[in-house]
Amino acid sequence: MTANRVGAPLTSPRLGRAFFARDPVTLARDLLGRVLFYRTAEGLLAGRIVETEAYTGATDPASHAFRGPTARNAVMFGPAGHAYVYFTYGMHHCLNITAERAGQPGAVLLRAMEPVSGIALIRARGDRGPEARLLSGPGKIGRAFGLTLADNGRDFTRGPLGVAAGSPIPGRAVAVSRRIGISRAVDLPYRFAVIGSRSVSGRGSDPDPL
DNA sequence: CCACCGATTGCT
DNA sequence: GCAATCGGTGGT
Repeated sequence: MTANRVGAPLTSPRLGRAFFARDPVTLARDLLGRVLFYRTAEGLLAGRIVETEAYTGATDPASHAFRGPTARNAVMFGPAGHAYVYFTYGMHHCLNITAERAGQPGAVLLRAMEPVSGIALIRARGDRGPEARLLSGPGKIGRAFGLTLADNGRDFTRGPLGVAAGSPIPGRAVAVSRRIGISRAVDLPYRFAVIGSRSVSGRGSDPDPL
């Protein structure tokens, strides 16, 4: 059974600092079902989060923050609830939400969403395929939302980029699996996805269980 | 200064 | 199965 999009994306309250200031694994799971929104000059973009990955920072060899602070990962060492945007493979911008508190690195990679608002704009930007697949991967989210390194450091608790409460996903509807595309700490169960969603990354079916 | 490589995607 | 494409990072 496929989870349907929320009825009114931005009617639920915007999530504040306390929601984000937790450990990345807890945050990653709790972000499922929440609604990411971005008010741009070209229109409102919004998506229901259906797939996330936790990166626990200093204790996680796969985290960009593992080897200590650098110019690129500085945001991860700051307060929770900020955008950590990184550029990879020479062409993709990926979006994370920082976790923990200042001085303690940690973040959640937003891997996939079900489109809620701004579908025409997303298609105008060149995305093809069925609606459910428009945001089915971290690189697709970056392109569809028009994210660049200029968005790095944005505060999710105020301004055009934010997360609305939406509807949390019950534990029985969450699939836990290994993270995708990494070469270190490959066995950690830090990937979370909404079971049955056609918008998760990859071929669109449920992720392989551990 | 230079070489390597990646939290990906889409085409062959 | 693999090319595209480039900034960050770390070593020389």
